[in-house]
Amino acid sequence: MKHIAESTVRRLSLYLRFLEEHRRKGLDTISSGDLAALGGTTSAQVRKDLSFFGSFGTRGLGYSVPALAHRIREILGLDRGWRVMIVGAGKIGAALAQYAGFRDRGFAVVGVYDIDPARIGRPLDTIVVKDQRALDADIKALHPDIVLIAVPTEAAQAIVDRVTKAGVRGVLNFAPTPLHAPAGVALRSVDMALELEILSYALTAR
Amino acid sequence: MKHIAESTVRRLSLYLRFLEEHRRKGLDTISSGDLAALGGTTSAQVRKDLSFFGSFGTRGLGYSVPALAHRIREILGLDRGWRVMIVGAGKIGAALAQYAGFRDRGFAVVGVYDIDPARIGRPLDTIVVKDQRALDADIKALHPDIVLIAVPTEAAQAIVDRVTKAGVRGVLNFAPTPLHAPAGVALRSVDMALELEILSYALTAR
DNA sequence: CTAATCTTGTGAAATGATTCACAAGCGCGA
DNA sequence: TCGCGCTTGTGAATCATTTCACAAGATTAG
Repeated sequence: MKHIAESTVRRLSLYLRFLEEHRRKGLDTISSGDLAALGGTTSAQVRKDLSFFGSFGTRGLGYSVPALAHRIREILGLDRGWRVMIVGAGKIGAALAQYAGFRDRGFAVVGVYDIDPARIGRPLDTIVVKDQRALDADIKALHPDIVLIAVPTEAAQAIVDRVTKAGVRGVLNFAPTPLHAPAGVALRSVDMALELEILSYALTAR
Repeated sequence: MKHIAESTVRRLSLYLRFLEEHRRKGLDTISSGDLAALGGTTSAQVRKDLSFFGSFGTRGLGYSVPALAHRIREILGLDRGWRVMIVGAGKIGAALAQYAGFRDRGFAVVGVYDIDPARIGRPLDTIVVKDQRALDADIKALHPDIVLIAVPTEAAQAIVDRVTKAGVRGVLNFAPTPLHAPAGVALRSVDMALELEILSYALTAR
């Protein structure tokens, strides 16, 4: 398949949420214009995004809400469960482990790890923090699809190296630094301080 | 000034971190190629990014680390302190309130608010959670520059409406839904579930 | 059945971002 | 002072994304 822009994937994710919300309201069809209004984009953008994957709409009518939702779930790979491990059980790691938004969307937390003895054994929601020394063996045993990195900046790259060596192919980094992963590994970063700095620019610029 | 792409601002933020790290190592100059290698981009990209704001380098030599860092801080508006309020003291709000990464980069948390009586009065790091009913008055009194939204999805838009009406011009949303703000307000979202879904796509696609 | 009305799907055009490629400036050593 | 080597700054070219514009398919009302 042709390469799809990240911006398109991001929007598909949003469309899916709008479709679920729409369905909850009992509505059965939706037009590209409706989706565009919800997502702050244009109807042409919505149709173009969808057109990369086929044509699911009915001219004159719009899209079937359940059918389109199902198809987007398929495209994004959300029609299967994903297994997630969290490394680092500090403030952010603990918050992530207990964040219902992940579970709700099909991401199951199968392990939380830390090196600090004070944190090991602590229960977080339904899961207990384990010793980070068990990480490699647990990756082999539980084969998580994605690892969330919530350790201090200095330790982050080492964790990426370690988990990718153990076979993990997806990494989501919360440490405020760019990390590097071998080819074939999908790595993304959520950098909250960076987002604040972009806001700072927006409030300053002119 | 001409409009600057968000991708450029994001990279400037990264360059600044690399410069600070470089300075800690005692190095006094750095070339666009060095910065590019650290940030996973190209030297031409670095020079183009900087060129939007003037020319700070010395041909044949590179950039003065302290001078460039100072200039980028100026560009991003980090040469002044920013006052931040957090609305929502659940798992995520509490983690944000205690996140040292903000403080370190010049963002001071001046208030944390919640509606749940069980949370009000709870100390988080150096600050105590206050009753959300005090929010409007406190905005008037403490004039925060930026509000972080860490409330449940359903409540998020109402908070945006409320704080922008009270005069706040910067909002960083952590609820997993797009929010809308009046013109003149800078609003960004950090959507962790969305990032996981983009990873899901990357691990699925083809 | 026909006409009027919607809305999709998609090439083509426009806009935006990145990469290329190179002239020109500067430091350093001889 | 001169020449060499290095690195910047920047138009031009390329590549990517968004927007435009419209033919064509589908529904509904009469």
